[in-house]
Amino acid sequence: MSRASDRAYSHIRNMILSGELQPGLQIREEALAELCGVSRTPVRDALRRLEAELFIRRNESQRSFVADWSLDDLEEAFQLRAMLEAYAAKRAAMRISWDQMARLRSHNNAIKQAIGAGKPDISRFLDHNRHFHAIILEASGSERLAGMLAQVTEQPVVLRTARQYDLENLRRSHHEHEELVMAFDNRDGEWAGAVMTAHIRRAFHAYAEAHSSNTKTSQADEAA
Amino acid sequence: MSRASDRAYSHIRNMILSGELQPGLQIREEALAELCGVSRTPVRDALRRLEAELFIRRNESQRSFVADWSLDDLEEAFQLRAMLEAYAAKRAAMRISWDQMARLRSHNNAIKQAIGAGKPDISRFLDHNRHFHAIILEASGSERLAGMLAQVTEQPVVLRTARQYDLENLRRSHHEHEELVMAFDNRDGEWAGAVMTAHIRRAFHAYAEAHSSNTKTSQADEAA
DNA sequence: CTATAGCTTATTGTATACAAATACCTTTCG
DNA sequence: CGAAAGGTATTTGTATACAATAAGCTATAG
Repeated sequence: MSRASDRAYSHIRNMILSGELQPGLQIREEALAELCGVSRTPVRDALRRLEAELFIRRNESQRSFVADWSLDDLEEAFQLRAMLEAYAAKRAAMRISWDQMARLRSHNNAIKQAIGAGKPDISRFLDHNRHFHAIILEASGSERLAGMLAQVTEQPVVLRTARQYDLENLRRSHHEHEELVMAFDNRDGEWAGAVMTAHIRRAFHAYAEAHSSNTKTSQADEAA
Repeated sequence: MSRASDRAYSHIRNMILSGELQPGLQIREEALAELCGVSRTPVRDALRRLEAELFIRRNESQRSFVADWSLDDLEEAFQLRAMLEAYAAKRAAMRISWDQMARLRSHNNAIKQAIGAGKPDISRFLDHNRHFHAIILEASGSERLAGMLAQVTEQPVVLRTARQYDLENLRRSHHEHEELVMAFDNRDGEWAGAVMTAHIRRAFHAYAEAHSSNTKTSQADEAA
């Protein structure tokens, strides 16, 4: 992470995630280059990656804009994520190692602690949650699958989702993780896949509900 | 397609598809730049794209190599493709327009002609087949899905698959396409999805069988 | 007042020179 | 003879200047 293009990548990504660069905003390579303290060359590199990850969109004349997702887009992303992650769980059930199982349990324990002691520690929850899912992906042993999932999980909105969870939803997450571990213990891919599908679908509806009052969709001034 | 980076992209892609650049071969930016008649800058751009599409892999020290797929990799790609394309078909069944239906029928008619008159015209088959699937993808109305599918369908081996088909398999393809059209006519997403899954799985097994005896790979000179 | 043609400015694309990193080869020491 | 250290060559990364393209503005004609 020391190459200039990597620094530019993280920097821009963080600015998008933090809302510093708002959805729909046009971004110019030179401006970003100054913000990141590098030249345009590594910035262009970073933009290409962020474009592939759908953080950024380009119009027909190659101008770049911060991506802007509608609720429909979001549901679609969750749907794809559910499908892919269920498939990963199914594969993982047949391949997961003892070591990976141990790490899975350990992260889910940490999750339990994060939501158990008084006020839930969301950052900690998110962190261990991310690891939990990463291990399943690792156990599925498919690089392609990993790459695709990154496309639908690393979206700004998706990353913000868990912050919307109430305590009840956090507990459910924990329990679903426990059930996943059970399914893996039994090497039952169908079970694991089904639990995972439910897990992701619930996450989407938790998000949608938290936003039912706040339905406002942002403006897309960009030409298709 | 007139920008230098686009030309470099097509050129390199074609060289990989044709076998001119063999799997596992290390490729150097400057050499490619000379081959394409452009500077390294657009070549680097093209390499990034080809890397995202898994045509090219990079080792830990950023050297690039032509990707090399095992049979397991290939089956995994087909599995993912079956899942994603079935999902696309399911969505398409609910959204496809009259115009898109007409184009679907027209392409499938062309396919019929390509395999009907004496010696099958494989290039023509491939061309209309590609359009047929593209229309379904278009009708599914999901850009994300389209991007993901490109990752698993545009692989060198996948693109070569149809060349392995015997006449029997080409006919089956045509009939499966007919059944897809029927499913769309009835707006039956489950039906469409199931037919599509079978369609892709059969394609994989046709490929695998053709290679059980004859492991030699043929070259496809198909343009982007 | 509107629309359009032409000019001006803003933005991205490309080439090239140089810097940094890494692989490879050679030499030397155990 | 083998291994490790050093230096050299190869390859990729970055900065910068310039070219090409697209957007925006202004003036002019209808």
